[in-house]
Parts: sequence; C-alpha cells; structure tokens
Amino acid sequence: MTKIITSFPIDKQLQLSISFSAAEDKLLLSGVRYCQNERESINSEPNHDSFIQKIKNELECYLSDASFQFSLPCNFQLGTLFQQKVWQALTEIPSGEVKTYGALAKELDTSARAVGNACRRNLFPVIIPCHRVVSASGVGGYAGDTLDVQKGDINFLRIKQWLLAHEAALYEKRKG
DNA sequence: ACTATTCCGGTAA
DNA sequence: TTACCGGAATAGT
Repeated sequence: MTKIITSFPIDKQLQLSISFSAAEDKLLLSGVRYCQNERESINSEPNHDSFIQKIKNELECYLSDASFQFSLPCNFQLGTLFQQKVWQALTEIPSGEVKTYGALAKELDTSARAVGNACRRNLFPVIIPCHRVVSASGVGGYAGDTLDVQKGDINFLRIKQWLLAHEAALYEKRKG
C-alpha cells in the first residue's frame, strides 16, 4: 500500500491522506482521510509515480475548478453491497447540487437513516462527494460529526460547509 | 444497540 | 400562525 499526503486549502494544518494499492492488477484508491501535520511516507515504489501524479493532478483540478469531475478509481469492494450502491449514487450528484438523505433514500428505496449510515462509512471523502448529501433541516453530518457533536480535534462540519461553498451549493439552513 | 434522519402531534408564544 | 421539543418509524451494520 502506498500513502501520500497532500495539503488541503482550508487552513495550513489540514491535509488529505490518500492511500492506494493494487487490486486485480490495477491501482485503486483504498482510502482517503483528513489529517493534520503528517509527513509524506517515503515507501512509494517508483512504478507508482504516474498514479501519484494523477491523484495530485485531479485534486488540483478540483480545487481550482469545483465543477471538475474526478475519475480516480476507488476500490468500492471495500464496502458492503449496500454501501457500494449509495456511493455510486453519490458520484451522480453534480457539483453545485445537494440532495437530502430522505430524497436519496427514496430513490434507492431505503431509509434516510440507512443512507446517512452509508455516507458516514464513505472511505473516499471529497473524491466520492458524500458532502453533497444534507439533512432536511440543515447541513447534516460529516465524518461522524454533527451540528451538536464534534468528536475529535478536526472540525469536520466546517470542512463540509467549505466544500459546499466551494461548489457554490445552496441548502436550506433552518437551524445552523 | 447503535446511527451523518424524518415525520407528525402537542404545546406555547 | 410559527417555532420548538419529544417520540416513533425506519433500514443497515
């Protein structure tokens, strides 16, 4: 497995850690997570260089133009069948638009709660735009955090709002 | 027994 | 009339 660290322009601290590995003779993303003050690991193999460039390039594209569509391959097999179905649906929400958990649930013939669950388990934040799903009454959650509860030292909700603002997405905010 | 939800009824201003 | 709780319903892990 190879892991790369890139900065993420919300503040100086925030970074994105992206890992990938070979699966069935191809390189696939195996995870994306937010972190702070981590150093890039040096264990990357030379034949991974072009893939690393592709990752960094697509991220730069998205950051300079929010309508850019990622084409990075993600290993969906790391999720359950249901999660794969939800994640696939997430990729079909265009930049600049949002959907509520309830609306997405209706499309997939399941429940809002279950959709929220699958979003929380999204292994590829930013690349798979789970931030484009909001609650009927406000912004909803992100990475396990909600408006009421922040679990760790990273303010994930702020990140979600930053992403939505970057994409110029509007959502009903009746509470926060 | 947990959730990154939602809907509806009751109550008070 | 609107606004704010409280609780039940809900589906997947």
